Amino acid sequence: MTKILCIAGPTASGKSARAVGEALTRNGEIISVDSRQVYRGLDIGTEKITCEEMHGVPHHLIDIREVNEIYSAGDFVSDATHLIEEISTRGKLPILVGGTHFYFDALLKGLPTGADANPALRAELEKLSTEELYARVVRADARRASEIDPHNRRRLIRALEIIKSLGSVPPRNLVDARRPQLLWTPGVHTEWIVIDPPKEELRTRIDARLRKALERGLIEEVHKVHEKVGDARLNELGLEYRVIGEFLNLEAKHPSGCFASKLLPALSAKLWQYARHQKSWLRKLGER
RNA sequence: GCGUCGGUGGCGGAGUGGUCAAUCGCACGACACUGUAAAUGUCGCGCCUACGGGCUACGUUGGUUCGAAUCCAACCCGGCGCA
Repeated sequence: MTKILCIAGPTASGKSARAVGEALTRNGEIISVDSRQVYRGLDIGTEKITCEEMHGVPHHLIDIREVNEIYSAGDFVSDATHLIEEISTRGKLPILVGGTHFYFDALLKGLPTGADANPALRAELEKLSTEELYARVVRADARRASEIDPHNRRRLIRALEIIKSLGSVPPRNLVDARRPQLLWTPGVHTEWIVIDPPKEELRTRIDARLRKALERGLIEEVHKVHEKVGDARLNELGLEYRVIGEFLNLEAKHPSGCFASKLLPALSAKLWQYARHQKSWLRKLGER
């Protein structure tokens, strides 16, 4: 019987330290569930755990891609699935920790297989108007169209991508008949640790952490990433990378402008939004 | 003190006689999301509401007008220039 431990919680809730603690007492290895820590060079902004903080516990799925490469939920599901199996057969406990709750969902519920990302198709669809994209989804798969927000281009494009390979988007509960949802398989036992601090406490922690990150050279890190990948990709990385990227661009244009005083509040606000988003996922986790 | 520009919602900032509770952005709140998920999208955001509407708002006071955030006057406050 395979056992896994899942640790979920919003940003700055102390997941990483808790995970190391659990790993040390329960003979575990850690699988990071974080869509940004997979990239090399995003260290301070993603609050990546340091070597010392790992206390010798092996950490997987950190620093496995370059920033200009794409890592997706699909990649995560297959990587994590293999790792769980491999760690288990070595007699150790796989511990999944992270804030990318969608990755937990993908692992729990499965994703449609046989519909890999198709960059060429995406680029082509990107040229179409949103109305046209929606019309195409309606034509090809009315059921799926009824679930998607007609304004959400990203979801529409992905739906068309799946339709192109599979003919239609599989209904959610039978997303992948060939690969039963891993965590609902009778042979797999999942234990959850949810860390969900109250609002005031979390806000305080987020701000304290941000100040430290700035002291540790966060702006310099963003600057380096920006030089490497440019504006579009930097925006896509989100949060600190996006906010500081905009700040650096403004500074370059108006060197005299005093944007520095506005930086911390802007960062704090964005991280708080992110944390709220994560908290709402945790609410739903309880309902399952 | 004189001159000048300006004072609009939590903030930034439109509007410059009617259809303005006031474009838009941010913040805030709620929500959706089946391979970019730290992304992407939707809704709400003066007060009250039996959801049809109703009420009080654009520094203050007064005036012009059928009608003013928008025009006029005085005053208060802020920036700048001259003294």
